[in-house]
Amino acid sequence: MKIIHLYTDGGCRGNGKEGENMGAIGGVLMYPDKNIRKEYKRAYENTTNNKMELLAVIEGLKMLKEPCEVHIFSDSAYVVNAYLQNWIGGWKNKNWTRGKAGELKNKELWMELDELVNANKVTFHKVKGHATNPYNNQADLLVNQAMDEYILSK
Amino acid sequence: MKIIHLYTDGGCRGNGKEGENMGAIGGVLMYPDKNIRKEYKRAYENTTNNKMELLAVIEGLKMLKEPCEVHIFSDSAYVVNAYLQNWIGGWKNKNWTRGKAGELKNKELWMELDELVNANKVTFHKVKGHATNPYNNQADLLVNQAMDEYILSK
RNA sequence: AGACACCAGUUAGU
DNA sequence: ACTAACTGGTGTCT
Repeated sequence: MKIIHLYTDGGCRGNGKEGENMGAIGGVLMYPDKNIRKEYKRAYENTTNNKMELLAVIEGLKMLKEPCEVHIFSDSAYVVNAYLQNWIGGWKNKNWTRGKAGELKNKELWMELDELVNANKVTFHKVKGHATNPYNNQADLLVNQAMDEYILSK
Repeated sequence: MKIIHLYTDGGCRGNGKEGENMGAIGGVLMYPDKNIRKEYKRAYENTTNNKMELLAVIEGLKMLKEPCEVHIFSDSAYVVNAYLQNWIGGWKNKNWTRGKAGELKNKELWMELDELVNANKVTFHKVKGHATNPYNNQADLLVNQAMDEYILSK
């Protein structure tokens, strides 16, 4: 099983401003054994910070062509704690709901992520926001590049 | 009979934390016919959220100098349903008790409120928690002001 | 079991 | 200062 390191980030300018915002995802895929490194980025309209953090992981995992052992590095507690604190298990037990607490936001994205996680051997790692880690830093750069390019293309 | 609109709110930081909490009430009294508006706020120690919601109404009604037709707007089901669903009638029939269900909490406050309600012509209105209504919003602000000021005065 | 509040905390995004 | 999202709890009633 190939070992993969995946560094992701998401951002959203104007988060919470309905209809007047834009976001982007960025990621760095590393094959630490070999000397290969792939990057990706994409911009979105009418989104949120958390959607972007989620999608950044989803799109990274979708790039894999076979089941891998993946180590994911994200600064989003929203994404990471879903697995480290097993929020996802609770939601599944309640049929993708938060039960009494109400609906689960971004349900479709969570379901898509969970399929990808189950198709691989995934370990999540929480990193600090403006990390010292150069790859998370690179993911952050990709996010801002994508947003800047998106603005220019309009 | 004068017509009054009364918007109330109550809050309690650390609700449920015995001995380590503080609360406050806030209210806006409107005389919709004239152009008069009175506000009040007060902080308390060692209280609960529901005591504050109750006291907010009590203190508002106590400001009236003559019997009035009062419309009360509160987000507290605890307070509003006591009248809209006539819980209060049941408690009075059981001598200010919940009968088999046990004691009635905040009994003294309920008795005080009921006297004030009977001394006026009161209609209760339930509003949503983080309402769009500017007067309920103002009541909420007064609550937080009172708590902030109380902290500073210590 | 339901309802409405009141909080406490965490991490991001602006 | 705001919003996005999640976890945990008490205060009270029916």
